[in-house]
Amino acid sequence: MTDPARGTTQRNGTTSPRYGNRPTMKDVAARAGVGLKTVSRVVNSEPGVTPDTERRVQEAITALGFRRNDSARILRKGRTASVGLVLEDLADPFYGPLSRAVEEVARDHGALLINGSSAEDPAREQELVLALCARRVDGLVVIPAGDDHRYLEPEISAGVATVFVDRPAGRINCDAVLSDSFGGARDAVAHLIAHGHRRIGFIGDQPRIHTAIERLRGYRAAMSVAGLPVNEAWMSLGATDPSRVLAAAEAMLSGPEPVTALFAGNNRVTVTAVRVLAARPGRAALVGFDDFELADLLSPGVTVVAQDAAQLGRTAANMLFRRLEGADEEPRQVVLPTRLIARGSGEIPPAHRVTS
Amino acid sequence: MTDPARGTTQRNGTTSPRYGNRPTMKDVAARAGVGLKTVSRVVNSEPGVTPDTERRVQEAITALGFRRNDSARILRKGRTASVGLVLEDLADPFYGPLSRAVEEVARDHGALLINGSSAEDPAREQELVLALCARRVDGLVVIPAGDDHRYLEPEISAGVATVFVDRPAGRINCDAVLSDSFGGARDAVAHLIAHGHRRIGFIGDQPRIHTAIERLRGYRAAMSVAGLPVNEAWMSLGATDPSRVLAAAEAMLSGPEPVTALFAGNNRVTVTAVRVLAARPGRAALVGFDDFELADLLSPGVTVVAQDAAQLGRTAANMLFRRLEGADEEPRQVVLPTRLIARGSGEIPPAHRVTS
DNA sequence: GCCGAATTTGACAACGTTGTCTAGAGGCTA
DNA sequence: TAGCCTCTAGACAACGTTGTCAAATTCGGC
Repeated sequence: MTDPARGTTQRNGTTSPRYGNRPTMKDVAARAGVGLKTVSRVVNSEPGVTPDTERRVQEAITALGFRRNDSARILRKGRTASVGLVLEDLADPFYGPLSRAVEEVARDHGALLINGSSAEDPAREQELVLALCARRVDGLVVIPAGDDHRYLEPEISAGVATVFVDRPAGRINCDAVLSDSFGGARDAVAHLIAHGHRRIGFIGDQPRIHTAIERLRGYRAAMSVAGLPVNEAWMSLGATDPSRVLAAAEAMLSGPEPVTALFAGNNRVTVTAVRVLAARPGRAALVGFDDFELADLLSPGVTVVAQDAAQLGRTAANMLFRRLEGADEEPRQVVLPTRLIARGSGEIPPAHRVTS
Repeated sequence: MTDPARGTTQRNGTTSPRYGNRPTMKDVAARAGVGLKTVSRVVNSEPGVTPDTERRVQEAITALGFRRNDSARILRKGRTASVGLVLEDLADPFYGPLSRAVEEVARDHGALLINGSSAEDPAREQELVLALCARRVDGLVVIPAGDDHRYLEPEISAGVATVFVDRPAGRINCDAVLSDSFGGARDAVAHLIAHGHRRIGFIGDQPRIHTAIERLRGYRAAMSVAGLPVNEAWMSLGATDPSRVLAAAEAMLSGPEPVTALFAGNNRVTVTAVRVLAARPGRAALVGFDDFELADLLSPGVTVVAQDAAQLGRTAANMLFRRLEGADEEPRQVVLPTRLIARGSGEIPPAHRVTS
């Protein structure tokens, strides 16, 4: 009924697998009437094989449908030619370009990318990272969810090159590539202040997350520089799911001292904020962290602090491969600048708000 | 200067790598004063080890910082517990959720995901797929760029489970999960016709791509059912970069027989079309294939034919693992329905256009 | 037609793990 | 105490590849 070649019968009676009975170099060698090592030489285009022998081997390879088993090769050579990427959520539009950029650099170095989403859960991050280490990836790019990475110490000192992105490593000294969250946030809030706002709300990510804290610092710094007081009710850090953000925004916009402008701490917050503001009479101003597609086509266009996700990924991957090629410097932190893109939503003056 | 443990000195004088001198089970066994197999048993929580022995082994593992080398394990067991995902571009918002869904299902089955972008290049697709096969991934999820997949035949009959997504395999019989492109396109165009449009333009992807052809077929079917003639100048298939789409849209909107509505063949085309229409006086109607974030907040809201990318990925991954668990059925094609979401841009009547 | 050098070729071990199989140690029954 | 059975433990081979090294072959120059 089924093809006998696909069965699991073994030559030697053991329960070893043979990967669904795929042909090996040994099989190719037998068929071509040459030695095992000669097949290896042909497969790897090593010199020292006569054209005639090479032809016979090639024929046997084609006839049997042989493909080299890279698992065995990896075991023997000790390099996996693969890098691991652990991020928060592949479905988030911020991480798509970042991921793609890492992949491109890896490809340039002949490496494949193994991918995993931590779902912002530190335990899952650790589980993923260690699974990748067990596979002996050559290097790791990590967008951390947790804030304690001491579990990585033995791996790093065993030679797994590691670069953190978007957020620094916790409690270990390690390469990192970050965006200038503090500066970007300060610019965003200064922009709102320049347009006349005095009561400004900040809705950010969970305080466990480094970028959330940095952006909060930037917010406070801008307010402080302008000599403006800050009300605790104007700051809200927490999960960025729509319901939480919606509640936070509503509270700020309708409290006893309602804010006249919002600063949104990341792209998901911004999107929800846009919805909240669109549903309300009398527009409040808005600046968001992270650019997003079509931000310019909304009315008003959404003013944002843009960071270059692809550049973040590219920089990190390049640092990784420099280490893999033997660079033995001290761990570095690279901070990439952000850019304020004014599109209108940040320029709405406070006078426009309705008094309830 | 550097830590001697990280050097490449070998015990036996060969050039073998030892993964940066990481400890192996042999080292653990020596330190714990037990046999190799006993360490293996402890690491894999196999029964038949006394608590005392187990403790000694665990201590040695901790002391040496041992972590099992999965490359060797994979070689021995013949299962890699990893699946490959080849898609067009990880940075495209359509593929993010799809990718994430595949990852989640893989995770439920204890497998990791190896990811690659083909950049819509058939040669690169093949290169990636074969690289994944060489690593002996257990299964493959492929969003094909090419239209001839005979190169996969030896791999599939060697036991690599394979499922195509979004577009069917070319010239081989293989599992596939698709969206109902034909039906969705027909509904979209019927929607425009129902709102009074008679001259409707279609801008789609390259004709090499299956979904582009299907959506064109749906467009033609809807026009035909309504008894409407179709002008060749109203159909444009090609690359979906903004410049090409912009040119095509401008041509259709300003020719001798200008269209009064556009049907955009995928999310990238839709975004560009929104820009073109926003920049023009006298709004033409628009329906797009694929939903996108904030489509409802544009004015007018963009009417779309939505497909569920995550569901596409989930379904494909489930089919894959069913095969891996031994299901030995004929290859199947699953077609998932699409859903028309009316938001306003499709309901603009043709009377609104300006006559030039 | 013979020597030495250069070239081609293959036997063998090793990479780090797991499956099989057998040797002991210990406990139980008669 | 002998005989049997159970349980723990380790020796060994194998997974499919590549590095080393030595054997076999070819070739040029005389």
